[in-house]
Amino acid sequence: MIALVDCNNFYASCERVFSPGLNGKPIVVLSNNDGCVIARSNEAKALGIPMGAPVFKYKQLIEAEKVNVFSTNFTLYGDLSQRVMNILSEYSRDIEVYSIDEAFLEFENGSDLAMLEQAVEIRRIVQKHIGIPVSIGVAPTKTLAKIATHLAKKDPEKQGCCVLSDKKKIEQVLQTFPVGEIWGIGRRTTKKLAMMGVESAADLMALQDELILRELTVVGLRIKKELMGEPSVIFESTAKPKKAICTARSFGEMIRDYEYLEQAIVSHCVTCAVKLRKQHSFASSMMVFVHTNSFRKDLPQYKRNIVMEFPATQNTIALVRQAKEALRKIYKPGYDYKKAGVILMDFQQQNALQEDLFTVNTLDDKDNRLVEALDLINDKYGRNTLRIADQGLHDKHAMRQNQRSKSYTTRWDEILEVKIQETKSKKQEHET
DNA sequence: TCTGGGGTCCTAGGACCC
DNA sequence: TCTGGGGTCCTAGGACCC
Repeated sequence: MIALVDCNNFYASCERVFSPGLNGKPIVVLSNNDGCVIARSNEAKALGIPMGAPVFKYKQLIEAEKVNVFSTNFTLYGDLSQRVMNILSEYSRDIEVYSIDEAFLEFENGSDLAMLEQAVEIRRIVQKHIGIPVSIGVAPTKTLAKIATHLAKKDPEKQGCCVLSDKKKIEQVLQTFPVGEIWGIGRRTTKKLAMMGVESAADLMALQDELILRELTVVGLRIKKELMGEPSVIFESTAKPKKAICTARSFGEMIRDYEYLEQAIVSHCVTCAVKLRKQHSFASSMMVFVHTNSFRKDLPQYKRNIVMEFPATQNTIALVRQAKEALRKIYKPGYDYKKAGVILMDFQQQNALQEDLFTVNTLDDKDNRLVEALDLINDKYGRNTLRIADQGLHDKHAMRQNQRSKSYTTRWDEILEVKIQETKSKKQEHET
């Protein structure tokens, strides 16, 4: 059996861990640049704030209802996520961390009651030790576990846990389960299926295999099998190295200057290179892209990307050289740029590296040692402690993040700041 | 005025090989 | 007018996920 553990309203819940006064109050967490709503507490959902809503469109509602607003704090969420995953791995011999707030666990097959008790226990421990509420669904396949979790969350009687193992019970649930809520069926496919008269999961299962194959490809067929209790989406406990690594950001303010645009591109490239080395890969191509703000119909638009190819490397210096050349080729003066990014592609793993027959390695050992030292220093003292000069020092391309909470668990300087504040307010309390 | 970021998988069609 | 059969590899674009 497979259990899916899903953290409820994860980012909002993370913010609550360190501000318990916010329990029961509406919270939203914003995307980078404080642009869109990307997480909502139940109270915020109840107010009708949709997922992905541009925040300026809901400003009035947010103020009127005193919604607590946070900028993203991925350092905090990432750290809490790891703590949750650590606990989960104690309850299963195999765990697949599926996303920052979800994990699949291999579960001993037992009676429904035994499995439910196990789920309830996990939920209790995560709540107690980390302070994050989770929902847990247990079923024979991943897709069914997703549905079980869905039920666990929606049905208040279930108290956050739901076991879906009995064939009859599964059938009954699928009769009314909307096809668009199934894992892997998105907006487009839902629309397509609706035109074919398919509305529930059961409707989908009733379709002939050949028809599904033709209309929804093998992806659709896999979903049907999963719904029938036949595992078709494999369980992957070890994370595979990524096939592409991307770093891209919108700017807090639009950028016109080549210099600042270049600093942004170089910074993104440096970030990509760090991620690349973390997974022991070498990249042999890179896409660099820039574009203007497509929402501003009143301004002239420009959008371009370029792909560079080079002998496989993981060295920041070599990659930055490519990124700068790429930008030189696509930059056009006179536009207000809103977003820029770098994508590394075509990876080889360290142990299977192909040498290039015709290019002499232009990087000497010195450059490699330099990058090694760079990693060591930044690992120890925090990212960007030591940077490439081309990244610049001004962070002109920085994001807007006006309401970010402290990184309570990872940044010693911010932890200290919180402690000082606490002591101060206690002292004041004492004096009054 | 203000609109996120980072990934994966699949298919069709073109280009090429013998 | 007629013009084979059987493959592989690559890429762009679509759809999806969190």
